Amino acid sequence: MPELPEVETIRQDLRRKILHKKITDVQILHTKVVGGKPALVSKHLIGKNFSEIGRVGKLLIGELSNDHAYLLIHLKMTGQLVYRIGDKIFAGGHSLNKMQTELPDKHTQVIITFADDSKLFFNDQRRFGYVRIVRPDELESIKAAYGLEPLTPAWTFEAFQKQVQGRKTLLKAFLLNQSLIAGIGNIYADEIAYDAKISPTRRLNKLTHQELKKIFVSSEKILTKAITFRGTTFNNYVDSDGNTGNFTSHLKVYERAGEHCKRCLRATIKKIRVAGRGTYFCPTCQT
DNA sequence: CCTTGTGTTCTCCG
DNA sequence: CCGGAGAACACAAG
Repeated sequence: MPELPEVETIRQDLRRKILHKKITDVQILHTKVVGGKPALVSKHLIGKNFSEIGRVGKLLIGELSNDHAYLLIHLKMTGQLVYRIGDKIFAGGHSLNKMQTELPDKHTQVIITFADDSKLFFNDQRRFGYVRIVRPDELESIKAAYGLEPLTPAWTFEAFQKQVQGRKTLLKAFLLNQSLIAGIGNIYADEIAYDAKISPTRRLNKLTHQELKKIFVSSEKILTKAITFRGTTFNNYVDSDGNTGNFTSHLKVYERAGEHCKRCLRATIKKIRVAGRGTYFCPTCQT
């Protein structure tokens, strides 16, 4: 499940790898992921290059050179973006890294080829993700629907408080709500609540000022640390090199039901359903 | 049946 | 009767 740290890892890596490289070919193997508009995507990409790669929440935004259009990529649950410079690096009898597979494979949806013959593969096992072209005005309305972006200059406790103000929803639902806070998904919502020592079922209007501050600080801390470790691989997230994330072993509660709490060392981590999602927490530490 | 991210729909309340 | 909030539901595919 690529969330903010995973998408940000991909964004930073891709900036270094494909920025300003001329796109020479686009292959769309399954039209569903491009909303049934393969010709539109190809038309806007071929002959252009990415002049910048941005992100809002979990959404990647490719800015196209000499074109008033953007390429949006959403990975949803099982999407991957893997960049390959070709088979040359594997020449001389070296075998492929075990985490890597030959590409394209049966999950490859789109292949973008650059002038140096390198390729960007958009793979998606479940095909929930998408690739689409939008105009600047469409991009603006899409961006406007997202809430406060963590780790940006706008990310201040005052701005955070404003998002909470007047709300009575559950902490978990708040953290997952992209129109309030951008980029947090099921894994990091649980890790943040655990770090802040607050139950995911608490209502926002019942939180003290101190507790709210803890949630703000923990959000920044967990997301920053997860980016440093290049994200979490639970199901099938890989970075643009095809490597898994290193934050997985640092998870304290997610997918750890039945294990002893790493902090209080007494209780076991429980799994419940909150806001329709599987939710992990320590019933002793988190109140 | 389950999984999560997101978009839609419904209900409630003031 | 309305607007907004929140929750419930729907959908994707394996």
